Amino acid sequence: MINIIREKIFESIKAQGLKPPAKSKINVEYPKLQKFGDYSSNVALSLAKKYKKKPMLLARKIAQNISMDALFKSVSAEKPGFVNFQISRMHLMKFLPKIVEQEDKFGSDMEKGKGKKILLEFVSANPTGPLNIVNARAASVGDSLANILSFLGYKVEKEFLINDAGNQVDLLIKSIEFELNILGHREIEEFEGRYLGDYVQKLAKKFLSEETILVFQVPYKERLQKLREFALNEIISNQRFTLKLFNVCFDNWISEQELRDRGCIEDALTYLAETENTYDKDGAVWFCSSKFGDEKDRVIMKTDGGITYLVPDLAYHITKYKRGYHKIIDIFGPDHHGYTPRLKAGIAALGFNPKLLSFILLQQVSLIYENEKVKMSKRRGKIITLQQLIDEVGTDVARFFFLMRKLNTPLDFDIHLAKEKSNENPVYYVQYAHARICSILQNANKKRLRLRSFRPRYLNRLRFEEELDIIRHLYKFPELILHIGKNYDLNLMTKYLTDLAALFHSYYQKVRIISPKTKELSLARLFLCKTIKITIHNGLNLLGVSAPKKM
RNA sequence: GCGCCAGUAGCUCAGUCGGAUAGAGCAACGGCCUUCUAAGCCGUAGGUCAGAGGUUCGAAUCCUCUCUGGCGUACCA
Repeated sequence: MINIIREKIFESIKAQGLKPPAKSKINVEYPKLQKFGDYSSNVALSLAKKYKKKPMLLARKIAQNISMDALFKSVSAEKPGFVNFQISRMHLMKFLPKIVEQEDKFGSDMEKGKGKKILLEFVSANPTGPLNIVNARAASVGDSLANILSFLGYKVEKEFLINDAGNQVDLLIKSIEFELNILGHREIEEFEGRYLGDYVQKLAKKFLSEETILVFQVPYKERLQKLREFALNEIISNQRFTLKLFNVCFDNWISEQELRDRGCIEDALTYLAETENTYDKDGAVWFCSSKFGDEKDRVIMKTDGGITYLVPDLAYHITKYKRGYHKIIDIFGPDHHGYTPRLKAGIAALGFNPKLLSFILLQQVSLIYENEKVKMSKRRGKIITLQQLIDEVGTDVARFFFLMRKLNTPLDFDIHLAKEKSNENPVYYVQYAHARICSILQNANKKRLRLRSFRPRYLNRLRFEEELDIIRHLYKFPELILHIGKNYDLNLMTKYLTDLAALFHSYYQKVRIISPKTKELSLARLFLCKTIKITIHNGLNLLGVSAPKKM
């Protein structure tokens, strides 16, 4: 609708012999107050100066030219110079049957992203322990965004990079070896950076029990290798399992080790050197990322001959580019905020288009435990895991909760509050609306009131303002999805659903849906309920939250 | 020091591209179940949008400065 209105305004300005602005520059928005209509535009205000006309007069002219259109009940000019549009009742009523026709597809627009491939990388946690709360936020955001983009016709691939090579994993393996030695009553020295979580001990125990007695008889190096395979396998499958419980499935799991084995690292280093973007200094090799917008140059090969993380990550991103996506999105946690410029610099230096790559930067999640913020550290073993979160509040609540806030604001997650208040939770509020409708529909069925016998003309019986308000809200759903697909404002979906549920609950309280004496009215209301149900279902579904039929 | 993100009701937060009278939920207070699910509804109260300037028809939103908080600022990943 927004585009239609833009079009109409465009034509209207043209009809006045004025040169209209680009259609995309015509601002159409939802007014805050009902009395200003369903849509509103400020073109007259913003263009008044350019045309040397009074805003109000201009607004009136624009409105006049459009006002005869059957789409609108009214098009009017208001106070300072807004043009306000009210959608006609007829148009709204014609819209409802489309929702039922489209059912699961309502809200989607497969043309939007047709033929375009998007790669979405998220979570990509180190395989050094269970997934934590920040990973959970990333999982929630990434998966829901993927759903919405797919709903818009993009071909989306969800990807998880396993950082199974490098320092942190080495430390983890040594930490398990440490526990192993304790279990075997052997002497072992403490070392810097040892992982302390419970799971380290558990892994050691499990390793012992599964590998039987041979563990200490094989040479150190071989044992470490076996341990490595074992531990990575355990941890990664555990992460996968938990993600599945969280309703998140990845299309691709990429192993960093594999990338290294394939020689991608060397390739990346060679490319960088060939393009003359590296130099030696202080015994290390540097990448002059500052030439590409980074604030300073970065070391890529350390004095000890090892590479820094940028290199494998760059190598990995090269493979992304080579796979030919139209858009590459990385979702990063708060610890990577300073990292993105150098990655982009690397991409640019290698001759790829950095504009294809965009970042979603999540802010921190702090856990509130008994009114105190818990600082998490994976190595010290102080973490709240995703698994625990699922156990305590459930997947639905957790996923919805993470999406209720803007992505770039820090999130305080009070675990007790989320648990205690689960009855008052917005998730339940929305789900309850869905369940209620299911129940009503069932009830109607029992009373032999079949939607089959519904006819569109019955909708004329809907005479309450509440009913129109609901339809207006439903009308916005497809536009909302387009908006989120563009701006990634996932929190707007939770807001939308909460608002829709509120409209319904209030309506339900006021009106009896099924009344045996008025069959046509009842059917019209049932039909309306069904469209609400479909919309809530689709919305929740996109967020990875279930829409229960009973509660 | 520099960079990023934030500061809106007692608490947690919305507020879409700068729009018209600032919005929810929780907590508080007062009502509503013989009727399709009370996990619900209706009402009351609660605000110097951190502060000061600026930009303009119009600012919570944009710019500058100040204050407060978080994070980043590695030859970690």
